[in-house]
Amino acid sequence: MEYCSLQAWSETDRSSVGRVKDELIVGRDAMTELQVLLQKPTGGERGLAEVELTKKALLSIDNVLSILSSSDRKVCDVQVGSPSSVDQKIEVPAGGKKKNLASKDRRGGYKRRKVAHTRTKLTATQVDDGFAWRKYGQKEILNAKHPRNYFRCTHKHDQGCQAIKQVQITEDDPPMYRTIYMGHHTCRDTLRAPQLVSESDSYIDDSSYLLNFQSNDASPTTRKQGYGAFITSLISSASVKPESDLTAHNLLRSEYLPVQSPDLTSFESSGPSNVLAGATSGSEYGDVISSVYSSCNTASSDEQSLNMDEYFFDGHDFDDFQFDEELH
DNA sequence: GTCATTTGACCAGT
DNA sequence: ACTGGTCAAATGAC
Repeated sequence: MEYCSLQAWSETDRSSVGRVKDELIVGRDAMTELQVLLQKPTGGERGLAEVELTKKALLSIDNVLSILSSSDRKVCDVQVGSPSSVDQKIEVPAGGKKKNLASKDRRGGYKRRKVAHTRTKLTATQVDDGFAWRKYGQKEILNAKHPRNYFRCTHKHDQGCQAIKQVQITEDDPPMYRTIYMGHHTCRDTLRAPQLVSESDSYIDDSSYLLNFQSNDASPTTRKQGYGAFITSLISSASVKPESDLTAHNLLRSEYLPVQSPDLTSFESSGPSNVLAGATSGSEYGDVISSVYSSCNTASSDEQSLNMDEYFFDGHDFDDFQFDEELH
């Protein structure tokens, strides 16, 4: 049974934090440039520069997520040793069959994963999200009518994909399915186009970077609206169905960006509330990156959490988002 | 035979 | 001590 020294993990973590910092510096600089650019009059080569800077910032975010995902994977791959209590255990179940747990059964010999990147959604039906899932457990939950079902990515073993999800019926009439996604798909399925969910699906609860664009017309100008409206503008510039729920991460990936620059001019002049929203959107995103960077920079211990969900939106009173509680 | 699901057990975290 | 997340043998479906 393999054990891993704490010292080794600390070194790994430090290395990851350093790379995360580097990437965030790049992203922050790009967004700072973008912010300056947005304050200039439109025209000329501004449009192309906007796209390039946006791509640059997004690439850095992608890289950060990638680093963090691989860090998660390393930790999760370490299944710490089996306890001595099961070493010689032999059980005789009711059926009479003898169950030898002495050498094969290593149930429970695992390290519970630190949850990062949780996204929750409520749907009327069990949605096919396009990924291959394999059920690995079911649990009766206290004070809940229905059991919770546990799924992992089918490619956990062949590709080391660490994505998991939990599905539970939370209401009976009408039945509502609460699905909590944890971790990112690192399997090849990740490369497929994101599934556009049916319009009949109601996203009541979003978290992390899962966005609901349907309520983007809120009247007061808020930070939330600035960010959401900015993204909506990008969507309308790209050929992506605007009502669809997409992750901001996916949305902002370069493949969804338009070949032509998003028309921020028309976006900014589309209404009083959007003027401010458009004007602040660039710096908004830059602030987020700066926030992550400064958090990394002030990390005082190796246990510093790098939960990007928290960093991205924690403290932002977004009406469109409902964030997950930290899972225990 | 292969792969997915079911289910009881184990144990980490609180 | 209790809850809930994960494991893996048993079982089922194809």
